[in-house]
Amino acid sequence: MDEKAEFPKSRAEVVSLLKEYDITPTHQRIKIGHVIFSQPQHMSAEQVLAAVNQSDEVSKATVYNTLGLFAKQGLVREVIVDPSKVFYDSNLSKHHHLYYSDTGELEDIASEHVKISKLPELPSDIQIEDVDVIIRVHRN
Amino acid sequence: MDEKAEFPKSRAEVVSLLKEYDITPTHQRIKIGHVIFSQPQHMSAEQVLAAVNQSDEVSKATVYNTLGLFAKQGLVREVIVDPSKVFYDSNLSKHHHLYYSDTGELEDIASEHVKISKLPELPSDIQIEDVDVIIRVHRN
DNA sequence: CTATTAATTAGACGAAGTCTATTTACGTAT
DNA sequence: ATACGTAAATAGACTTCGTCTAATTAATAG
Repeated sequence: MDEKAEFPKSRAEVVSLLKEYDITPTHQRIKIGHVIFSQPQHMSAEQVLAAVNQSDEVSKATVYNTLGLFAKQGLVREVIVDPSKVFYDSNLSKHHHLYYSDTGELEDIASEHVKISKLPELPSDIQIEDVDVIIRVHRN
Repeated sequence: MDEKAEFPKSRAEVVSLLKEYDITPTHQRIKIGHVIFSQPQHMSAEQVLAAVNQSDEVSKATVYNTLGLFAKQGLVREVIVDPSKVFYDSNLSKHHHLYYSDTGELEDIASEHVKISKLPELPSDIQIEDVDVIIRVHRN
């Protein structure tokens, strides 16, 4: 989680990234990985589907399954800020988000710019998955 | 926004709460207000629709319009934590959220239990609407 | 090669929310 | 009160995002 991953350009780099996260590298997964890991970015499943299908075809179900799997394995992060769709964030480093509610834009905020100095105590049978900080803004 | 509102039980109390927030108190809005302000709680639009329609009928469109209006006027807060639906939070005091990703439960965290000691500097033409802190957890 | 399991697929389906065109209620002036 | 103009509510079609199912294809182990 605190590992600084490279942004792989080549097919081989994507393959080894998948393997690192215990994901069997199939043709479709490599393709999807190649799209989202080409740079740190936020994409919705629909955007991934559209991007991937510019060349050959990957089914809708596979795109959704694959992004869900990537998220489960910690390879991407689901960002829930827009009520109408989930964003998948390929930036693996710890960070927070700035959301422009007027335009739907989503930006990263490096974690050193936000400091949470106090969190509530939780019962011991509860595991924290994530602490999301979302700064919702709009332009004047 | 920092006003500690009562949780109105009577129709008259709901009416004056609506007026305070510049909302024309119609029959349907009062009904919806009565449901969500009976106690501090999180409800989805569908839940509000179901609750309201146990007695007489309010249309789906009106429930969605009304909750949207309430949110716009600052009378309720939209909580976006579950990718499948928006929650409307009738707790008007400043607070954060604890979300159980396994069950979908949503709990309030009083703002004194979370301290954000640093926020990024933002361009002057940008207005902060809200800083949401969501602690995503699951049980063992 | 064969069996077993994992992954992919098309397309039907579902849920949440939006939109449109019409009707109803409401406020104000007469 | 009545008439007029605007705001609100309505039914139901529609859209979008996402899930599910049942069948096919690919991968892997023996």
